[in-house]
Amino acid sequence: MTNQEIAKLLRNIATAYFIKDDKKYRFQTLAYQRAADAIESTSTQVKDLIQDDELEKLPGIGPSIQAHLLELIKTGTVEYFESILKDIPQAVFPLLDVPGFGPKKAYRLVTTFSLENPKTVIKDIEKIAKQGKIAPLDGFGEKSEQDILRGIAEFGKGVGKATRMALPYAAEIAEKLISYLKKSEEVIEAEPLGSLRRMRSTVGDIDMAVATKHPEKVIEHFIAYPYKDRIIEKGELGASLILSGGQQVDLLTQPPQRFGSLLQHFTGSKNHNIALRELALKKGYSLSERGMKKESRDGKEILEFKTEESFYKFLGMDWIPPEIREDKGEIERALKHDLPNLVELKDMKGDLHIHSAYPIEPSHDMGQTSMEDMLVKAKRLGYEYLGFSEHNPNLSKHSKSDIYSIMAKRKDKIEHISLSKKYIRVINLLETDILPSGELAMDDKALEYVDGTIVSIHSNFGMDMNKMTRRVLKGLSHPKAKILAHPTGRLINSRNGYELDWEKIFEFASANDKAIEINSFPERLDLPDTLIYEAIKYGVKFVINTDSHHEKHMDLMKYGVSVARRGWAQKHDILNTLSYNDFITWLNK
DNA sequence: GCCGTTTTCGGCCCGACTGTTTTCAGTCG
Repeated sequence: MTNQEIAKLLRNIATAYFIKDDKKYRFQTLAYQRAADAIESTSTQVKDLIQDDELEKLPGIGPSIQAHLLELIKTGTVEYFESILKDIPQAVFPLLDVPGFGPKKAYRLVTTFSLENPKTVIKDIEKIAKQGKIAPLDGFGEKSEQDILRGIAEFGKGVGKATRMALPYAAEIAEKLISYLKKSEEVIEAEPLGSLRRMRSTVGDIDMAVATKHPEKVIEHFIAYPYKDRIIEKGELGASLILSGGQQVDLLTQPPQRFGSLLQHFTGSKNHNIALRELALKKGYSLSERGMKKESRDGKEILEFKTEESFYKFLGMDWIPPEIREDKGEIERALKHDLPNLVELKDMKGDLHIHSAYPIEPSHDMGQTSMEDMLVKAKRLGYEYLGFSEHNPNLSKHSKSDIYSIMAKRKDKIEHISLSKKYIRVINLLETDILPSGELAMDDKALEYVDGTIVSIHSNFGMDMNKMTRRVLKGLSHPKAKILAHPTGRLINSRNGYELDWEKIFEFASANDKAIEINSFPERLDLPDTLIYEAIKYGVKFVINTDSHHEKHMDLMKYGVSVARRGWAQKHDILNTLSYNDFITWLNK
């Protein structure tokens, strides 16, 4: 059973408690949700955690849930869970993914209409609503029946909570929206919030914070946004839209003197905020997006925070970068004034994964921009060096001697260009396939024409974990293989990637001076942040690359940096923050 | 059900918004 599946089961238990009696079981509900969060966000499998006696150390897993999980891994089921779930029809759970449905509404409708099939329940509800059978029920009405139909329609189109978009697309949408918002004179400040501000790899809703003295005018301006599909809600302090592309955008406002609290509150993460509120409560303060309330005899006074810095300072801590606000120890470190100094975009001195348009007759897709133009762009980005790493020549279409000659010509070209472009250093790399056998697609003689090679998997993704791990380790053990590119092989929203034994990969990389890539491409963002966080414990070094196939892709570096920051990476963890000479020294190790 | 430099018992995060309601329940973030 995967962690994902276990987390889902725990969430179902929370839902079941909530349906049974949300007041009586309020804290059980909360506890099971927290346990689900904990399981979901750990990169080690529960089975392994049990083996190493580490399960109980996860925050939110206590003696009771630990015993249940033990039983689950051992026998495949948990008697206690079964007894709780037996009163809740299975058809309730798929509905929870539909916008507007929570546990209560789902349970009410499923039981009222005796729906039993989880596979058809959404369609069944849609049919019932269309027949007008929901509006007459107590607590429902015409409006809520229409809402249900719309929620189901949107779910079908992948709108709302069902899908999350890759970070760079969300950032683009937010940028446009911010420049629109700033056209209003009433907007004093506008910033993205939520997972977008924390730079998570995927973003659900796009949340926006605005500081203003006249929220009603800002909200009017916001809901007049020309690229909207419709308005979901509109209140005194905020509003929500669905854009024509299906993305949801939420606007939240506060007066400027409270902007710090607003930013902090809606940047989250939820767990970070819960931990902060518990901390504040001990000091006698209650937190909200408006500020802090102190309980006193004279009633309640609100403390206001114009900036996030002053907010965190008031609680006795340093300002925490949004990327690491996940309650993974950042609060304790901030209290001790001991936060890591995260890597920044300006630290980057080069990009090593560049596919130019050089006609190498590659095994995979070719770049679209000439080497010369890529170098001009690199200069503009302030880089000291650029590494060309086209895909290796296609094996099936060329003889060995063809390949040697292609590689020799390319080497001449790079040397020539290197001499003529004095403003930047050029590194001759290659992206070489690791074949299913673990052999590299290029033989030793072909690799003599490059200074080093990036290696990566582009075929046979379905291998089991042990075979795939052996394959990668064998490929990486070639002396010229220095960087493992897009290590999980995932493509966000389309492919899950293959499984690797990360402990073995990290140990090997750390011991043998091999770097792991953090790929900045929107659908990749790979290695993912949670694995970076683990890898750093092994002393693994990284390179942050863009995998550019066009000059414009080179701007994506900031997203790779944000992934690294979310994994708590500092400048010294990232090899392409090194000067050219130091980087070459590492490359030749 | 979890958790503890104020506690091994007694707490546990907070508010906005909507719809169907005459004071609240449900959903969301």
